[in-house]
Amino acid sequence: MTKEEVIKEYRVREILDAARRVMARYGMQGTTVDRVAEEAKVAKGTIYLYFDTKDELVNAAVIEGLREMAAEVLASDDPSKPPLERIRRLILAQFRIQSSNQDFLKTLIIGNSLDIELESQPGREFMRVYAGHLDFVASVLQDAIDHGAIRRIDPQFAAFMLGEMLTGSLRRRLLKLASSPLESDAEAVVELFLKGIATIPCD
Amino acid sequence: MTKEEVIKEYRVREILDAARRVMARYGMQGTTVDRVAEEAKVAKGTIYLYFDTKDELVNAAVIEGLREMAAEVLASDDPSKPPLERIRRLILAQFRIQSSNQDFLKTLIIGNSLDIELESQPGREFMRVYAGHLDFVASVLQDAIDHGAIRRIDPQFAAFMLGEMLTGSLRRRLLKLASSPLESDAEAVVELFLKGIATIPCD
DNA sequence: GCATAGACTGACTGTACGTTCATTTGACTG
DNA sequence: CAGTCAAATGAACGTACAGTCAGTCTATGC
Repeated sequence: MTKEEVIKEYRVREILDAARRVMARYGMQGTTVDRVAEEAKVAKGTIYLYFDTKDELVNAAVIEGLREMAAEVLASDDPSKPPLERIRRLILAQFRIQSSNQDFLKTLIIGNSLDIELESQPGREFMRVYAGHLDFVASVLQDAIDHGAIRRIDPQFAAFMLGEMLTGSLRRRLLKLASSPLESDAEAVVELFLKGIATIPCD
Repeated sequence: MTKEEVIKEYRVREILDAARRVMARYGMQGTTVDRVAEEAKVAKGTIYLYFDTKDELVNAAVIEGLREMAAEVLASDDPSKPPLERIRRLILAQFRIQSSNQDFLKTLIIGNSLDIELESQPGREFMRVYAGHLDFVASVLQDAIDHGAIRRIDPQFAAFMLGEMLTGSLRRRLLKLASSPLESDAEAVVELFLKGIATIPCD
């Protein structure tokens, strides 16, 4: 690798890291080329020596971030462990990696889906609607617990996870990771969720 | 209610519906006041008679959309059914309601987290990283199936849902719906996921 | 049928921000 | 040390878009 290529790679890395820090701090909406340039301690023009457009820069920053995290998960795997232990470690590793990338992930997960600050009038209203819905689902679960129909589990936690599976099913369709109709996932989610929390999960 | 109030409510509803249609079609980024005005067949200025800022408009449109969906879920509930059946119906109802609001939800779930078109160079690259990761997790699950350690389940589906639970845990913290450290969720997810798919889920 | 209020309009303004490019810097060469 | 050239700079430009407001339209009351 020539000297120029080393410098180029160093600059690119520096700019991408800066972009990710800016995204974490200001959210997707608030990420401007000026801010990235300031954070990377280079002039605005310099960024355009390495990236054609702002979009290209932001996309590269996000994809590179995900790539690094995926690589870290892969590196944590030990195929020689017994299968269940391997899955357990896989989950724990992902948790660890996620939490050390919290700020970055935040912009992908909430920050920009709505560009809402949690501590603001609309943010609180949004959360009131959402929390109300979760409370309702949790109350149905609590009712089932009281009837001994499912095992004792934190109903708020379970309600939230159920919601994640439901929106996840839709997301999976939208990402074209599954082409069967949405309805056919319903039974699969029921099965996964219920067998996970039912008192008598054995057939 | 006076005549003026009726007209006002009608206008507000009309504008909010238009905003949601624009959001669905152009994504959060591409939602401009001009487009909403055109879609609602009113002048730009009219929108500012009912909403102080664009942010207020967008927030109202999103929150109203969520509110309507939450109300629909609530209306579908029948507390007289047995608990497990009630949960089952709850899940199915949410699936139904989600799919009839697909376009709207899309902007909240993916469209704008990254403002990426799925069918584009960066979109494909993004998906390649993500799909690669899912393939890896699925292969671990497949391995466990082959060893008879977990029950037969679509490994791609399970891998995706596991990922949803993991990012869900983070999202739950970020939304301030749980304050305990992220790590303490790890065991709960392991439990929910494994007991859901393990061959021998009974203690 | 005229007057008045206020709902509605859309051309206009200000600005934030992505992108460009003429100029400067500084590392390397002979 | 002078000459060369790519890398870097940041002022300037163009555009898209949120927000404004002077003017028009329409309904209601007299």
